[in-house]
Amino acid sequence: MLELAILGLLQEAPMHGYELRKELATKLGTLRAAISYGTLYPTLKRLHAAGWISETVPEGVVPALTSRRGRIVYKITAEGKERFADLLAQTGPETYDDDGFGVHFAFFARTDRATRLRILEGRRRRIEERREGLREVLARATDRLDAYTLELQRHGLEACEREVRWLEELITNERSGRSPQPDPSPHPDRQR
Amino acid sequence: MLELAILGLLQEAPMHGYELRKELATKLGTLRAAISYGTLYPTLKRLHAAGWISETVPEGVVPALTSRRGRIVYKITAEGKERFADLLAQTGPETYDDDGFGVHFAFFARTDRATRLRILEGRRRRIEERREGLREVLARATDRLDAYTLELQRHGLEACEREVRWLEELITNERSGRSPQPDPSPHPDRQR
DNA sequence: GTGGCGATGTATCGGCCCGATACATCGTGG
DNA sequence: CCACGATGTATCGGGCCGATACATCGCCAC
Repeated sequence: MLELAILGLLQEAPMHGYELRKELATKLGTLRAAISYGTLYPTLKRLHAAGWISETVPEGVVPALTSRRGRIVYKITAEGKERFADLLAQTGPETYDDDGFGVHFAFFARTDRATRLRILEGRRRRIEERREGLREVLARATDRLDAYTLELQRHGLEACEREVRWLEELITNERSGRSPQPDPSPHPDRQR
Repeated sequence: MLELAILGLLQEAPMHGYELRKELATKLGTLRAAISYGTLYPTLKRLHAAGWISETVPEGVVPALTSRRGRIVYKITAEGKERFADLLAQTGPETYDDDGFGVHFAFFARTDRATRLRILEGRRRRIEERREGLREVLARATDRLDAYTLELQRHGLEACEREVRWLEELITNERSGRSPQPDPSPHPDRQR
C-alpha cells in the first residue's frame, strides 16, 4: 500500500525521504496517519532493491560549496512506472479497506474511469456490509451492551451511512462524466 | 491496545478464543477491523505468561461425553483486573489516536467520570489538530493538488468537524451528569 | 449410514508498519 | 558564538496482519 503511494508521489517529482514523508501526509490526508521513518526508509530500500526507484546523492552545482551532505534523492525508474500502473489498476479486496481505498483514491487522477468506477463500487459494497453488520448489532443486542458501547455503534453506523452517500455521489458523477478532470497526461515536474 | 480490549471482555465473562474474536468485533464496532487470530493467540499467550489470564481446558460434566476437545477457556485473574484498571485509567498520547480512543470508549462504562472527561477532551484536541491541518492544506494548496485529492481532503475535513461536534455533545453530557449510566458494579456473568 | 460441507476452533509464519531512539547538519536569533 | 528548532538518514524491538494448516462438530442430501 505504502509502495503504491511512494511510487505515485515519485511519479510527480523526485524527492528525498523527509520531503516524501510530508507530501505523503498531506496527500493522504486523514485516511492514513503520517508515515513513520521506521517504515519509510526500509520501504525505500525495498523499492530500490526491486529496481523501481533510483537513489542518487545530488552534488550541488559546485560540490564543495553546495554539499548538503546526506540527502538522498529518490527517482522513479521506467520499471517503477510500470509497477505503479499495475498496482493502480488492480482491484483486490485490499483495495476496498480504509487504507487501500484512500491511497487508490488519492491517485484517481492517474486512474482510468472504468477502474475508478470499479473501485468506488467495491468500496461502497464494503461499507454497506459494515453498515449492515452494525444495524444487526443495534437491532439484536440493545440489551447486552452498555450505553457507551451502543453510542459507539450508533456513531459508527452514522459514519457508514454518510460514506455510502458520499460514494453514491461520486459514482453518479463518474457515470455522467461530471467528475473532476482526470488529467491523464503526466504531471510536469514541479520546480524545486 | 488489544491487551486492554481482551482484559475488558474477559472481565465480563470467561471465553475461548473464537468467541473472544467475535465479541471483540461487535464491541469495537467500526473503530477496529476484526482482530486476526495471528494476533489474538500470541496475545493471549503473552497475557497468560504475564499472569493476567488463566487458560483452562473445560472437561464437560462427564468428560468422555462432553469432550469438545481443544477449546481453551480464558479467564481473567486478580492481577489481570488490576492491570485492566491501570490501563483504563492511563491517558497517554496513544489514548487519543483512532484505535486507542475506540477501545477506551468501548469500556467507558467501567471508567470513572473524571477519566472519561480527560479522554474525551484529549480526543477532541487531537481531532481539532487534524482538522486544522486539513484546513491549512485546503487553503494553501488548492492549485498544487488535483480534484480527487482535494475531494479527499474535503471529505476528511467534514468527518473531523462532525466528530468534534459529536465529542462536544458527549462532553456536555458528561459534565451535566446526563451521560449514560456508567453502572460501576461488575457485570453479572452471562449464562453460557 | 455416510460422506461432504460449512461453522467452530487452535495455531504458526513471513512480513508490514509503528514508536522510540540515535545521530548529524543547517539556519536563525539571542 | 552557541543554543535550539527544523531538516535529514537510519536501526531496532515488537504489535498486528493475512495466509495457511489442521482438527472437530452438526447437519443435510443422497
